[in-house]
Amino acid sequence: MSKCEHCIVRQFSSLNALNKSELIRISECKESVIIKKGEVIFEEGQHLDGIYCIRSGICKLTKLSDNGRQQIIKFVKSGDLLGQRTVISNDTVNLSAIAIQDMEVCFIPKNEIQDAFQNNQRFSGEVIKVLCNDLREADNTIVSMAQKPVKERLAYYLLHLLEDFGVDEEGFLAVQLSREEIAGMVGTATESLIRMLSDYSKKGLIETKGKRIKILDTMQMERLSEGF
Amino acid sequence: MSKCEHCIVRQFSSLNALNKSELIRISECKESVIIKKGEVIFEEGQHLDGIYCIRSGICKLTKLSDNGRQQIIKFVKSGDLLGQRTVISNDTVNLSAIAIQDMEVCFIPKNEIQDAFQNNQRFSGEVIKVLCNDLREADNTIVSMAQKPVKERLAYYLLHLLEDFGVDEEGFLAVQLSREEIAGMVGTATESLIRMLSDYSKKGLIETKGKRIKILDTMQMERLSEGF
DNA sequence: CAATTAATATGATTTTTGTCATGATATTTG
DNA sequence: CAAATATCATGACAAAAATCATATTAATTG
Repeated sequence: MSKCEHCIVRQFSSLNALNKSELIRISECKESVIIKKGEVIFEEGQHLDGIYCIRSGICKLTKLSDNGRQQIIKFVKSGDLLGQRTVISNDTVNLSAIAIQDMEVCFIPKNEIQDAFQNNQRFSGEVIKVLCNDLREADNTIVSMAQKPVKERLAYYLLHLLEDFGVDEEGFLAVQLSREEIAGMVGTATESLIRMLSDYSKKGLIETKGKRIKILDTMQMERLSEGF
Repeated sequence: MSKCEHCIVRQFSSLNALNKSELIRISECKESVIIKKGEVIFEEGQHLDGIYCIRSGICKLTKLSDNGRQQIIKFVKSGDLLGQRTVISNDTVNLSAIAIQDMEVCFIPKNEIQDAFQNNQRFSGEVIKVLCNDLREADNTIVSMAQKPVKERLAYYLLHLLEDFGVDEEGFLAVQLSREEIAGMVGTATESLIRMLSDYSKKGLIETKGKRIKILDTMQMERLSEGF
């Protein structure tokens, strides 16, 4: 089993703030897990007895709304920790985590994380920074959802995907989502979403190839996302 | 000047986790301020060199959207701290804070809070708990905004006001907002909001008297807020 | 207290978005 | 590989919500 001390991914997460002995401890009790695309890591309402450190792959954090649609709140990718809020506030999980690509994750037991959080100021500081960031982002998302029309939100979130995940060799977004998932991210009906993608295509703003999407005119998309 | 050690409001905030000597320190450098209804405490983008402890009154946390409307993200009331995220993550302010009632607040300089946050685990724990709570709430709000129709959101947020602020002697919500503010909370146009309030009135769910709103049928409102 | 301004209310209309129906492509699976 | 299933796409329509216009009422101020 690979060791946390030598894990490259660790460098990008809050775990980088841990010292050698803490890392070794965690390394010894952590559990590497492979998660296939589409598999559920945890579900809202559940108890969590640890957090996940993402080595590779991407998952979506979703929440089911009353109308039965799955809203995507956030994506979590390699270098991120998953389940921090739940473990720190000793609460049940508020969001479901579902892999949208095959993933390699390490499960770290709750008490290890809580110990480190209590005893290592640098670590807790890093975790708090991430939480604060999430909170700021969430507040911004609320405004988008409440005030922007769907068309603007679509542009906004496509640009976000571009920024977060980049593009592949051919220039398509490096993350592939179904139309339904994009709709769940933007907060609209799947049919409406499809129509808008077609519309963007016709206007030459994007190009689609199956599930893959290429943003052709970033400038114009930015203007669109701000309501012009 | 009143002392933090004897402040009743403190008991309800994270500051309760401070020990006597810390409280005395803060008491000596804090600054009591009176803020009139409508006055701005701080604005998005600004730097904050401290946090506010709310002794009395209520303020709204808002963010301006591209279309020029003010979205209300959250209310802050007596016993709450204001500006925690900003000071802890050493960031600029993301939301504006505007009094919706006359307020008494105490300003506590940044370095005092940061010191306490560094040195007192109980205090930092409390603050983190609040942040985690805010984050969970924000995620729930995102789903509401993205997925619920305006009518449901209105019911949902009226019930929230009821829960957070209670009612006056006559049974009206103890917090008075303009129609425009309610619209900004629900995330809709003022005219639409007014129409829906009229509609609820006609159906006997609420009663309005100027700005004051009384919820007559809580059960029905709850059902409404869940889409029935 | 009258005059001005701001807030509330309602109607008419347009735009946006959702829903239902149906067909075309993909993808999966026996 | 063919049948079954899921996903994507588009049209037609309905519902929701925004916008514009215009009263009406309430609040502010000279």
